[in-house]
Amino acid sequence: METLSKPTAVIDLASLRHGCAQCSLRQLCLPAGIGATDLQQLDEIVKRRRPVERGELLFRAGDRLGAVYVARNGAFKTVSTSEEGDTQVVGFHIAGELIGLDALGEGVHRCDAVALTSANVCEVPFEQLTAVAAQVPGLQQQLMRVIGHSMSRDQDHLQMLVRRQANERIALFLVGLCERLRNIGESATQFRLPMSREDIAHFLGLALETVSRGFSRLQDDGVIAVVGRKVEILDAAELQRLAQGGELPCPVKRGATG
Amino acid sequence: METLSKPTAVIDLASLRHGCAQCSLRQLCLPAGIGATDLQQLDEIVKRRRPVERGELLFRAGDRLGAVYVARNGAFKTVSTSEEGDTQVVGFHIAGELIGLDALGEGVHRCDAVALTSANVCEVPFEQLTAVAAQVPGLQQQLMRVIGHSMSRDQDHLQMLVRRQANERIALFLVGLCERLRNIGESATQFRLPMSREDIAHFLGLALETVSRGFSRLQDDGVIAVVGRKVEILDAAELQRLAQGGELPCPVKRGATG
DNA sequence: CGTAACATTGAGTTCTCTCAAAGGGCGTGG
DNA sequence: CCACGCCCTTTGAGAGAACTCAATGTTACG
Repeated sequence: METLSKPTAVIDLASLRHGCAQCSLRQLCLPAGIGATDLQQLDEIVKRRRPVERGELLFRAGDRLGAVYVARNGAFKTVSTSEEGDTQVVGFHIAGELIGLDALGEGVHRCDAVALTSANVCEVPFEQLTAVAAQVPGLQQQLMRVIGHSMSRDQDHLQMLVRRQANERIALFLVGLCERLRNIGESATQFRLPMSREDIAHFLGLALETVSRGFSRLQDDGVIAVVGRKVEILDAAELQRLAQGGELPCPVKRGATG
Repeated sequence: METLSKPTAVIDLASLRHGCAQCSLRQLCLPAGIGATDLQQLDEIVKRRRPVERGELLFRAGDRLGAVYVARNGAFKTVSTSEEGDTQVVGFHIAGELIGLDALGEGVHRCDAVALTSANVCEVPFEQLTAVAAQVPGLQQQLMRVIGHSMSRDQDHLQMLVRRQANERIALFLVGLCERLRNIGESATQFRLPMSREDIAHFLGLALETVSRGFSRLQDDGVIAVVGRKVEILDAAELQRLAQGGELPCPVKRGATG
């Protein structure tokens, strides 16, 4: 096929022309519940398809809030480093999720946003976003909802960390990730983790060895299959049960007396 | 003085007539940075001086978001109870602090708001607040800022819980509380805790006994003086140091060889 | 195919939790 | 004003979970 480059160009052109209205993520993103005419106002301020390389930073702690970002694909982490130097992963962000609301308070970012994979983002200048939101009640409402969801996610994160044991946190982490993958239409039973064990550890407030042991334990119990970052969920119901504090009474000897 | 009741009545009347413009908390609250004319619009929707008794709930988890509240005095806690029944104190709220933003996501509260002492609150119907905010850019901005601060506080809370040992969390808790007391012009060196050891434990993700031991240890080390809920800060610098991970190398025998 | 980063596994230690009981503060009622 | 009782708080002892340090195994990428 000599014309291979032609269709590709057409697709690119199409996707460039396509705005929020055609985006597969629109139900999860700012446009949700906004009429066609209003949507155009939003469309005009969104800078689409900025490519980001693995390891690249969207912003760092201390930067002024210029824009918020929506991951179109790929994955990000937001990381906060305390004065004493220990790092806390504040959140992971996959397609359709907003990044940058941490600066809402003082107008200055409190954490770094790092690409875990190569990725593409939409960039939404924040000043313009609030300006448009003031004129479009639907957007105003959706913006509040998105902010609220972000707060809810933080709350869930907190609940996941406090007074839960390591295996419980890890199960919760996996359950949460699966649900989000399902939301964006990706496989929730077989996937590749975009983040390292260390990232997970810093997210869950555990030592990385503890995370590794947790994965191994889940594998030994037949709940998941793990090879490095490749994960397969074998028993979602059991995983769910473990996430809610359920425990295997004792380590069952697999293949022994039964 | 026979006329004792008269001045009291005058004061009450005055404080009833006084709106946000005269409120001692206005710099911490929604009116911050809003002009006099715009302020009146906000003033008109705020229901002032609703008294609340100790133990009373402003709202419970599951309630629709009707209004947000600002504590005028007294103290509140917000508590989230998981399906498994264990409770997490999401936050403590003293004068000038907003309560109720937890419902921003789905429009339904995620936690109970309980008065820890008798208190007074301003009630701000949320629909009307956003409506006014859409017309008053200053208020819009301030609302965002307040929401952002709320998120920042949650972040700080998370940082306080993760990978920090018990004594560090307790020191951080005290440092944070002192700062907030200072903000509202109350003594930050001598005060009465509005919450029980159990509340603190549920806030810090510790067992209540561990909290009690932590207070005792701080007292033994001469950093604070504690009698029940009465606390006096004796060595603020040392408290600050402990909050940042500093440790007394070994338990010094006080009064011994020196 | 080699290398460097990442992940797993093991052993010993420390911190916090749990269970249990005794010691005050505070409000109520006499 | 004092005494009583309840609840909150403090303190002790033992157990368990996760951390740290250390070494080995594996994956992914050039």
